[in-house]
Amino acid sequence: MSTPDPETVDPTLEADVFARNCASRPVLQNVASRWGALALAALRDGPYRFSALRRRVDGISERMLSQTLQNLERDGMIHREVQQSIPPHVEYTLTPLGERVADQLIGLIGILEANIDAIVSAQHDYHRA
Amino acid sequence: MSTPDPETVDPTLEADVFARNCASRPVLQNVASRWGALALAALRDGPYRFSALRRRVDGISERMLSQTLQNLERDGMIHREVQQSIPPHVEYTLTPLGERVADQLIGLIGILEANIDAIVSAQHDYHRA
DNA sequence: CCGTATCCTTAACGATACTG
DNA sequence: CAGTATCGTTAAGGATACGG
Repeated sequence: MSTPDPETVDPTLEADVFARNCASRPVLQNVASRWGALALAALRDGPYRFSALRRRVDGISERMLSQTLQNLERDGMIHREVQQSIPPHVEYTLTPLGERVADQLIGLIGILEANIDAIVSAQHDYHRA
Repeated sequence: MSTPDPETVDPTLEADVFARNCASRPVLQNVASRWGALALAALRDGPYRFSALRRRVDGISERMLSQTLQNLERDGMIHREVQQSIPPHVEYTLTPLGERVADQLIGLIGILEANIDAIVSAQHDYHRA
């Protein structure tokens, strides 16, 4: 999920997510993934520490949060700032690019939440038919 | 991915994607998944037949396209219309809700494509550090 | 043409235990 | 506090072959 194999992407290609080898595809996977989308959306309302973010994104394991944050940092979506102290203090913030991406995700989430009743109805109808 | 286990979601909950058992979570997974996002975005420029959509979403297998379309139809994002004929003719269209969702995804994809060079640079820097 | 069924491989995930 | 390491399980995905 995280590391786009250099052998499988072509940096010389024009950016087109519909193309099999476009570098934007794995990035889309990271930001729109199960945990990536929620982490970015959560970070939209302020810096978060690791534990606080874990509480906010209900259900995520330590392992997945760590991995997700690394992927997003790697893609330039978030910034990780370490305060050297005991106990350690680490803050995660969105980059300007991350903010724009998060805004789209929040828009998407908002549409789904606003229409969840209709969606659940559709799911029911589908199963009956 | 497709069928949110009824035992694990709580329809009485206020819609909050950050909550573990919210019904909106599996829906977000479907629309933002690897193939779901691309299928929705592709369908934004017109109805597609199965084979044409498969060519557009480069690299998707028949199996995954079929599965993805079923999930999206089930969630009320797309409409499937069958023309009874030989050979069979099936058209997939976005529902009004699907259009709104697709627009957000297209916005997201646009941001990523426009910034792909910066992202790839960030990936390089991350690996060096 | 539009899928489904089967098989198999890989990747994602969760739980737990442990470290600086 | 903020993670990493390891292990086992589940889910996603691809290839192929076949059917309506």
